[in-house]
Amino acid sequence: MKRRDEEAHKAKHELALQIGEEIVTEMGSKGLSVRKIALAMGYSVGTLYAVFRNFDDLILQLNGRTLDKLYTALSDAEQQQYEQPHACLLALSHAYLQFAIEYRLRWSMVFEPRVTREPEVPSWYQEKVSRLPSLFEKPLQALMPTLEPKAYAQITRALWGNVHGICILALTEKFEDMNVDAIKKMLDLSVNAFLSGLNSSLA
Amino acid sequence: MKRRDEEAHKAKHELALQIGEEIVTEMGSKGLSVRKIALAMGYSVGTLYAVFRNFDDLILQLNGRTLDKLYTALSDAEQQQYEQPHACLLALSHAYLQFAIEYRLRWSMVFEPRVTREPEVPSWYQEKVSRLPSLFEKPLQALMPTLEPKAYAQITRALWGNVHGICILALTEKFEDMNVDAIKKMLDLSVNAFLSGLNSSLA
DNA sequence: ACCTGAACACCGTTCAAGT
DNA sequence: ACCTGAACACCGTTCAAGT
Repeated sequence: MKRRDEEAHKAKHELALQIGEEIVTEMGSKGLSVRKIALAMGYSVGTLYAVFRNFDDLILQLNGRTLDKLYTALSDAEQQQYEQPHACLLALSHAYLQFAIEYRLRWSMVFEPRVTREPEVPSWYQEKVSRLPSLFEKPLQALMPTLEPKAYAQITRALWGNVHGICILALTEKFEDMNVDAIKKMLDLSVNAFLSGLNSSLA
Repeated sequence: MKRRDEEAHKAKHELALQIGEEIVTEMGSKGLSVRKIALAMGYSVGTLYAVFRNFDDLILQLNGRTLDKLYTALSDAEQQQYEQPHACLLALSHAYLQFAIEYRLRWSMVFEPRVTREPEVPSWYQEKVSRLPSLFEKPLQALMPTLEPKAYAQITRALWGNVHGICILALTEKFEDMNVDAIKKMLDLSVNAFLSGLNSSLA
């Protein structure tokens, strides 16, 4: 029952995820397969089931890493503008779009609908998701200090939704004739209007 | 080369799409397969390749029908509120969310990332997509009549992005502890803030 | 303890062969 | 003209058998 070599197991786990990321980056979630990863690692199929419970688990772990990477990218953006709350929120939005473009297929996989056997998302995963909107919360509080505490969570998520929606429609080519510059302008328009609208209706 | 019975061909096409819709509704895009549809129709696999060019074509046609249905739902909502532009935009947003909830898996399939062999979306399909934001355009013009013509397209898409983003984050369970009512409130907050923010920054 | 690889039940796609 | 169904190259998942 017990594992003999914990190090080796971790190394396999890491390698599998790295190869998985490469496959998703090149061919999207549809191109991903347990067999391909096993082959690239030099193991047989069965071995991967000692590393992942099943395919859904593998996808969840890959998505977890993408969420970590996204969180880091957003954190970096936030810290560069932490003194000016409005600029900070714009910087967060830009970083979100930037990440979606740069890691398009990995980012998309995170937001594909889940139709798995387990109805519940594991808590370690939900935690990685919830960290994202919470990054918007601090600058929002600085910008509008007089709101009720529970209002921030709602506004923060609404703002995340705005940013996310524009990114996903842009990346799935639902807008006609759109280059990166036009998307950025739309994003700014949206975030600026949202923030100024909040001020005028809540202040 | 020519088809002998155009009627029969159309009937097969229609039946295949109907069965496809049922499968997607129950099991999502991952549960969809050419073989399942063929079996349910009482034909062999090969026959479906006389009806669809390939699997991507089948998905595109299913998505086309979902987009038509969504367009109809939004049109109905618009016509019930066509006299009050602001209420109309809210009604459109509600209808969008309502549709996303009611036809969750079909709606999701439309916005999954495309990784197909054809790099281009066919024009009949792009047309069905573009009709969606254009529904928001009329009430927006009524609400803010003094803008430059090309500004409406941008604002309309940004608004669509806002609504869409909240819907997709809610449906993929990216918000914690969210019921339909809380989502509706968030949607209203977002749309109201956006519209009032536009007024104050452009008027 | 760890890994293999055959086995099973599925896929999309093609195409010679039947009617 | 239309349809079949075997064939091919893939899937996820399991598990007896080897080391």
